[in-house]
Amino acid sequence: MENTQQSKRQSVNGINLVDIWSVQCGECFKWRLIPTEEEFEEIRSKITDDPFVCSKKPDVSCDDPADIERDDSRTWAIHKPGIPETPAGFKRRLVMRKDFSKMDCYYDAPNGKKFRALTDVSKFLDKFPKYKRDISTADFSFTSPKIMDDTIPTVAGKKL
DNA sequence: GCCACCGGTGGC
DNA sequence: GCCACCGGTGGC
Repeated sequence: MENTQQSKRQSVNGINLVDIWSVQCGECFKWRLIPTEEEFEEIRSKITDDPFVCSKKPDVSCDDPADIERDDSRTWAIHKPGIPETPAGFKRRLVMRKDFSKMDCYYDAPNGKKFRALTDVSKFLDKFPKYKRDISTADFSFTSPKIMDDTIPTVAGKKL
C-alpha cells in the first residue's frame, strides 16, 4: 500500500482543485491531514527514507482517530513513492483532467520555462547550462498520482 | 502567436 | 494494459 497521497474535491462549478493533502501513517495506517502543499511535498519527497508516522504531527499519536477516511465523497489521487523533492525555485504542478481520468504533471522553471516531460528538462539544461550546477534530470519526475477509480465522481452511475 | 489542455501511441 | 511523452488545436 502506498502511504503518501493527495485527495481532491469533486468538481464544483467546474473548478478542480486539490483541497486536502493527507499522508498515511506507516504504523497504524490512519490518514493524517497535512496543512499545506509545501509540507506535503516535504514529507512526500522523503517518505522512503523517513516514513511518516502519526507522532510527527504535533500532539498526535496513533491512538487518535484518523483525520479523514477514504470514501467517495472526494476523489483520491495516490502519489507514487520515490518522486524527488522539487528543486528550489521550481514548481511542480499536478493538473486533473476534466474527466478525472488522470492527472498531468508539469514543472515551472524559475525563468518561466515550462516542462511537460523529462526531455524538456534535458533541452532546458542544454540551453541554460548554468542550471547544471544545481540540478539534473534526476531531480524531476513527471509520474503523476494514480486516480482511485472508485472515487471518480459519476453522473447517473456513469463516469464523466 | 501562444499555451493550456487533450487524445493518441510507442515502448515497456 | 499502462503510462511517459508528444503532436495538435481551440480559445484567447
